[in-house]
Amino acid sequence: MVERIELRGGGGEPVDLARTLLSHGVAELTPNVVAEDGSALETVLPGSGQAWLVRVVADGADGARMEIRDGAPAEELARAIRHMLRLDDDLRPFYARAAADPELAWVTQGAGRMLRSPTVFEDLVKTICTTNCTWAATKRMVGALVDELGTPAAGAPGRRTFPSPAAMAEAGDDFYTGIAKAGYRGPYLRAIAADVAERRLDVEALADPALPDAEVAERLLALPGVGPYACAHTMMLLGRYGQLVLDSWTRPTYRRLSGRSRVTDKGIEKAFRRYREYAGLAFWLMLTRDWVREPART
DNA sequence: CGTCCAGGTCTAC
DNA sequence: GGTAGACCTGGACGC
Repeated sequence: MVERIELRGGGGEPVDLARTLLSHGVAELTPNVVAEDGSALETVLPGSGQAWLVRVVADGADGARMEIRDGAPAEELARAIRHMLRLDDDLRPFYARAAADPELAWVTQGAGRMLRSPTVFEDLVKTICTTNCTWAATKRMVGALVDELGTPAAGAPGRRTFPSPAAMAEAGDDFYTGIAKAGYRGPYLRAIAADVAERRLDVEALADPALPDAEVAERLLALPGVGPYACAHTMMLLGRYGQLVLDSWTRPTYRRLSGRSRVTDKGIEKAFRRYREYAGLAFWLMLTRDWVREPART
């Protein structure tokens, strides 16, 4: 079964599928599988009480087609894919500012949509799994969460969803220590999962646009395992771009690109202050411009 | 072998 | 409020 997805932003602005699928590292963690050139995404999503393998493939300049198994809840899955691609966001205010910046004018062709997970919970857990470890360790931890605790997709052996909070809450030390090898993060992850499963904690509420950024940041920082880096990263995936993600990759990468030998965090923040609520997005895009090959200019 | 550190965070000063 | 030291893990290094 095939469903067409119109690639237009909330304000009718263009959407670059490859730039979206390759927008950040967490986007390519399981259950997502992203084609190397960003032309396709495969993932496993819950729908009507089951799990489904979903494939999204570029189809023309401003569209994509969603391929799903016959009998799958097409409307529900398409809604989830649009949410992941952040098609409801209106990036025109950001593009208006970027257009005036020679360094960033290129983004107005459809960059700037950070692929998000179906749930805030998933983005939060994945972000915690990126802290203080190598990328190989992040992939191992998230891979174990999906392979061991996710819901199997109908008719797609070996493919599973990202686990529910309840499934993560019920997993024992043997899983977190022995299989995921999450180390000291294990108790953090299980505590957050248990609080969400028991409804003591509502992380999905952080997506509510009515909440001020400061309030969201405060709630995130209160979670175990979430410090300044994880907070800024999660907020970027929440579409709150005011903070810069400053870590051991972004700092040296910015230093290299800017050509300045010594740059402080405050200095970087100052350089992007004119982007105000989009400062973090502008910073991230500048650092990741070469993640996608640019189309030949005519 | 030990030491360092990777897209940090927590606790205790 | 700012800073040191510990922390799971595993791969890259130096000795």
